[in-house]
Amino acid sequence: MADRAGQRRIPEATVARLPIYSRALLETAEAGVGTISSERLAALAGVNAAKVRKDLSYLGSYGTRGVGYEVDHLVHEISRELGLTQDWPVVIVGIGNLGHALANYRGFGARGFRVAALVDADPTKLERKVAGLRVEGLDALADVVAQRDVSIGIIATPASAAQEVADLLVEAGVRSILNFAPAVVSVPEGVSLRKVDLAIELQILSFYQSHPPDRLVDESTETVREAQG
Amino acid sequence: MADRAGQRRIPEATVARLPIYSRALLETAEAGVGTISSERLAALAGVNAAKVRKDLSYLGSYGTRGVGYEVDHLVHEISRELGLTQDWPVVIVGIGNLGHALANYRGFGARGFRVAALVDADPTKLERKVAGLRVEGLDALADVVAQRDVSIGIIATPASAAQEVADLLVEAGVRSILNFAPAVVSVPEGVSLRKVDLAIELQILSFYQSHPPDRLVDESTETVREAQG
DNA sequence: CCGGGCTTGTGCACAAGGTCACAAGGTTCC
DNA sequence: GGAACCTTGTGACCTTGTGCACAAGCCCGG
Ligand SMILES: NC(=O)c1ccc[n+]([C@@H]2O[C@H](COP(=O)([O-])OP(=O)(O)OC[C@H]3O[C@@H](n4cnc5c(N)ncnc54)[C@H](O)[C@@H]3O)[C@@H](O)[C@H]2O)c1
Ligand SMILES: NC(=O)c1ccc[n+]([C@@H]2O[C@H](COP(=O)([O-])OP(=O)(O)OC[C@H]3O[C@@H](n4cnc5c(N)ncnc54)[C@H](O)[C@@H]3O)[C@@H](O)[C@H]2O)c1
Repeated sequence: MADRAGQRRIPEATVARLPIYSRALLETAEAGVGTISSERLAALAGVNAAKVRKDLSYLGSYGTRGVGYEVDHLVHEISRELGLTQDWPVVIVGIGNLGHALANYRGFGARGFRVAALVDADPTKLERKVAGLRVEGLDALADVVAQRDVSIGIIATPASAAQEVADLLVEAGVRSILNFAPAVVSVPEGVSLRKVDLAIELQILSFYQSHPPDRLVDESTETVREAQG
Repeated sequence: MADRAGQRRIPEATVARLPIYSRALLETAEAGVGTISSERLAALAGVNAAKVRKDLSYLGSYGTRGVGYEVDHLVHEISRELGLTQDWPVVIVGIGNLGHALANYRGFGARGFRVAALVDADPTKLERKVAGLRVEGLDALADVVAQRDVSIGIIATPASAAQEVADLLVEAGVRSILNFAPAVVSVPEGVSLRKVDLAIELQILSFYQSHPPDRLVDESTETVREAQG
């Protein structure tokens, strides 16, 4: 259906796994390994080998039958597909507990996500320098985003301010938002929004701890090791 | 198939949404509203109304046709289903940047998740008190888990230590783990594992920013507002 | 040059999840 | 008492995702 673009459309589930493959491949490359099979990569990524092959097939045919995938090449192709060949300046809004930790997080720059600005509404924080950056006022958000070409906004404010901050980010031109506040935020079409919600994760864990999987129905011995998906 | 338990099996996707409903309902209750329709709840949760009804139907029939759902009752039923009627003591392993932020996070206790212990491998950190708790050594993990009845473990160590820490947690008796380290961790059957991975989220955002949805194929006017799912 | 042995790429069948539409069932108002 | 109105609960259908199994394809040894 309408694949007139010639390019296959990459499924969401695949997109979510590409970064995992990428990380595993980078580690493999560092170990000096030149080639990797789907089975090995699947083990490293904690998924099924067929899934790996199908996922990678969306990028084109970069594997060699009987041999596997060339690690360096694959890393490059995945990076290109994920858009990691360019820099993505990030603004963090809300420099409290969490904002501080994020600002100081070293792993940020590793994949081209550079913290370009820190913004907070509290005037008493404007003096501070955090992780080498000056904290700026909320009113400076629009200018900062425009001037430093910020493309991703991270919301680390209290939940009550999340929607307002999201609106400001969108208005300023940010097209991707990552929300850490425990609030439902909505954005206009064309803007991507993802959330990280600690409370939800814990409550899901609580559910499964309260509802042990029914092992009485089928005493199968299949080793269903839960792995990160 | 094998619903001999009499209880319907709650789909994973539904479980992941229950905490969102719960939060929305608590806010609604605070506002003094006694009854809520699936449509209103759907709007608050950022989902489809039919989905809300189907999700809630798994808990039993707690709605009244023509009226809606009684807010207090629903809050109670969801809490019960999620297992939030009891306390879940949590241990945080790795008291660095992120571990500090988590330890100081006030929103923790709100739903019965109490930080019961802080553990780190670095001997120089053992002296410190963080958020009113003394940081304890990795060798104390097993005792701490047993004595304080810890049921959930949070991994906030570097990626290289994640699997090792997970193994220790499992060995100590923890059956639910939340992993913040960017590493694939695997656990035995019967242990729940969830992950929160900042780098992956950013890379997914990067992908969608690099691949604008193909608006040329179908210039439909449907308002597909991306909301948090 | 050919055959054996691997590993990829993918068709297919199935499972899970989402959306629509509507009958069932309750309430309210006259 | 009854009819109009509203909202739930759910069956049917569609989309997306998963896993199996196997043919196609490539390398290497002889
Ligand atoms: N601390 C954690 O470990 C943690 C974990 C998970 C989720 N969260 C969530 O992350 C968010 C931040 O948590 P925190 O512990 O850092 O809170 P915090 O109170 O320490 O920090 C919030 C910061 O946001 C600023 N702020 C408030 N309103 C603002 C606005 N309108 N615009 C810009 N800045 C504004 C405040 O001045 C403050 O500096 C919260 O929503 C919290 O629920 C925190
Ligand atoms: N800082 C952030 O904002 C942030 C954001 C997302 C993800 N993360 C991830 O969270 C993890 C922690 O990040 P951080 O910034 O706090 O790092 P950090 O280096 O500040 O802290 C790591 C802590 O773990 C301790 N540690 C090391 N090995 C250990 C072991 N085997 N057992 C117990 N403790 C051990 C260290 O002593 C240190 O205190 C990392 O994996 C990081 O990638 C951090």
